[in-house]
Amino acid sequence: MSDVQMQLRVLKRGADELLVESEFVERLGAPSPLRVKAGFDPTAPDLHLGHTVLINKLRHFQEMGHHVLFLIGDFTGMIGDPTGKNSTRPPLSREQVLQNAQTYQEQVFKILDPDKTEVCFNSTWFDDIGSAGMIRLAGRYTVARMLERDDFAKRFSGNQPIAVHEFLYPLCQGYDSVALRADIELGGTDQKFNLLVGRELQKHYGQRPQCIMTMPLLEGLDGHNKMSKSLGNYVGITEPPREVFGKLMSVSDELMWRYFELLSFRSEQEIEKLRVEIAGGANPRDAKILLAQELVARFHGQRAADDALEEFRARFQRGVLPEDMPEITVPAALVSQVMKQAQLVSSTSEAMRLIDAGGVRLNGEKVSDRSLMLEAGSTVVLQVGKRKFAKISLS
RNA sequence: GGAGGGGUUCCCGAGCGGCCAAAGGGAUCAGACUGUAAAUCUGACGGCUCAGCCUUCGGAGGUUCGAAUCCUCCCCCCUCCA
Repeated sequence: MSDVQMQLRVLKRGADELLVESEFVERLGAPSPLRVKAGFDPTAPDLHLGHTVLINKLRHFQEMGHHVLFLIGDFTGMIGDPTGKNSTRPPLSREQVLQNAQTYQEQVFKILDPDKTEVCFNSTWFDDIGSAGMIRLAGRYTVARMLERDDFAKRFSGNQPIAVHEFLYPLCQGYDSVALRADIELGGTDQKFNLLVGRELQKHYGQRPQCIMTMPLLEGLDGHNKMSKSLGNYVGITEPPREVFGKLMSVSDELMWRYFELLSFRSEQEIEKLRVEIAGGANPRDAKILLAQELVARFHGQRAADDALEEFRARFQRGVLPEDMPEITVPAALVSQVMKQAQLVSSTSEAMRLIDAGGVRLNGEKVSDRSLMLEAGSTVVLQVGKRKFAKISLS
């Protein structure tokens, strides 16, 4: 296999779409490294595994020797990507943007090679463009073409409002490609339209149009909706190792393969081998452990990964209580109130319901009496459900 | 500018004077079964000093023994016409 073919194969793994492949192959064959662009919001730099699908892909590019342009959309962030929600974002201050950018880098460089990454801000060119410049930019594209965008089309035909400024977002994002002279831009599948606008604008500005690669949106832990913080079905990359491990172990077998494909750095051959083993009767749980370990190690190091596995085995396979449960001291009171004090539940009503449902254990014994009083002076271990524990000293 | 429709508990959505802490579904949580998987089944799902009490149905007033349900004003969203 030629070098270009090999690169292509690795780079295309997991990708939803690559346009235009022939152009891309041509560029791969050129001696200079590709300028690989990816844009990010300047808000909430709290990354979860869903975001890392794209970042992993950027890493693949780096491994092939290409140059990554990590673009922070501090200017476009003021517009807000049209998502159908009509809330206009409050503009971020300069300090906030820089702060967020900093946090981004800390997280992203667990995956990317800082030496092959160039961090850019699109305010660099947009701050000086002026109203006239913006209008000129707007003149490069037509309303009809804008309306090709899926969600614009839907809203337009469904008589839903589209604010004029929403048209500016794709234009600005496209212009970023011009400013950066991107060879290829990566984005989620929902970004396809915006990425294509970049191609058009580059042509207008006499550049060779960028190729585009879209990455699928990662399903969240529920296996249906896309992973997002607001849906609560995410795994944050800064979460504690055991938490990450536990969440990944609770994923369905089907979803596990999806995660292998999009999140693991194991080769396609290795993954295929696992599939064959499981088809032959091996326990899918063990493959899941490999995945969970790999990801914990990526964000927290190998030691944390080993520790998380050991903890998992002890707790769920041998029924041992966790070692590092939160320890707190609260005044002696009814169990339900102690549970609330210890933040094991959000209300005493909930505590009582859980007691009735048999989901509460005191020193390993099921609690069945709502009005059980915990006496001062003792130390007890309270467990709520399978995962929540606390060691409590009564004062 | 004119006409009309609508805002209900996390989400969708019923209710249209008392039987409403408010149907049904989804999500979630707990229990059973398991591989902390899925599927399935069971239960819970506003708060509290918990067999009782308190606060909720866009906001503020009002009518009534009693209001999510009726009236007035206000705020917000949507549709159609211009």
